[in-house]
Amino acid sequence: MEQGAGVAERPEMPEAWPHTVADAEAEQERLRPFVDLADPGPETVRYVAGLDVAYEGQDEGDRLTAAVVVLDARTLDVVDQVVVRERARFPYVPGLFAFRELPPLLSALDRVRVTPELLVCDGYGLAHPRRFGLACHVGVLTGLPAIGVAKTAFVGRYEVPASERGAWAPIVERDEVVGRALRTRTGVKPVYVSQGHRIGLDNACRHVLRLTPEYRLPEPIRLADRLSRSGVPAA
DNA sequence: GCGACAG
DNA sequence: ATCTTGTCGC
Repeated sequence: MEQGAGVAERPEMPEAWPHTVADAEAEQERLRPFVDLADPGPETVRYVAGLDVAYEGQDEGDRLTAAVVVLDARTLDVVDQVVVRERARFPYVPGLFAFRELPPLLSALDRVRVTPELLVCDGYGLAHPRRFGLACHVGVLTGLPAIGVAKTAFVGRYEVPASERGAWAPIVERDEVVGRALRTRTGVKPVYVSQGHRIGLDNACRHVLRLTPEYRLPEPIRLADRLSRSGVPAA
C-alpha cells in the first residue's frame, strides 16, 4: 500500500520522530486539526485492516512486532497479512503510545498489497486526553478512515450498558461524547469504541458489530493480535 | 498534592 | 504489553 494512497489534505511528516514527552505532545497538537470527524464514513467496505503490535517490555529500544491483517469485510476471509519487527523508538507512555507503535505499523501498511478502505486499531481515537489517540494519528497519516477499539477504559465516564450484544452507553468527558462502551457479546465486558478519522461514531459501532461475529474483539484486531504474537503468518 | 493511566 | 494455575461454564 502506498503511503498516502487515496485522499485529502494530509500533514507533512515530522523532520525527526519525537523522542521526548514534550515533543510528542506538541506533535499531537499539530496533527489534531487534520482529523476529520464530520465524514460519516463508508457504509460498506470491501477490505478492512486490523492493526496490532506485540512487545516484551515498556522501554525504548525493545523489539516490537507489528501486524496488519487485511480481511474481506463481507466474508471475513484473510486476503493479506504483513508482519514487521523493529526496535521501539519511544517508551510506553499512557497517552503517547502511538509514538511507540506507529513506526512499525506504518512500515507494515507500506508492505500491504491489498489496500484497505477502513483501519481498525487496538486502542483509542477521540477518547484520548488530547483527543488524538492512535486511531486518529494513523488515520491522519494514511488518509484512511480509522476506528479505535480498546479493551480497557482510559478517559471519560460511562454507564454500564445492558448485557445484550449491541447494547451501548456513551463515554463522556467534559460534557463531550468521545466514544461508546459497546457490548459485542452478550454477558461479556464491552469494548470501547471511538472515532479515529473520517468516520462517525454510529457508523464506527455498526462496523465493529459487523466485524464481531463470535468473540469480544473484532476479527481484524483479533487476527492481528494473534499474528503479532506468533510473528508467523498462519498457514 | 495524589492517584489513575490505551498497550 | 507480558508474567502465570487452576477453574467455572457453555
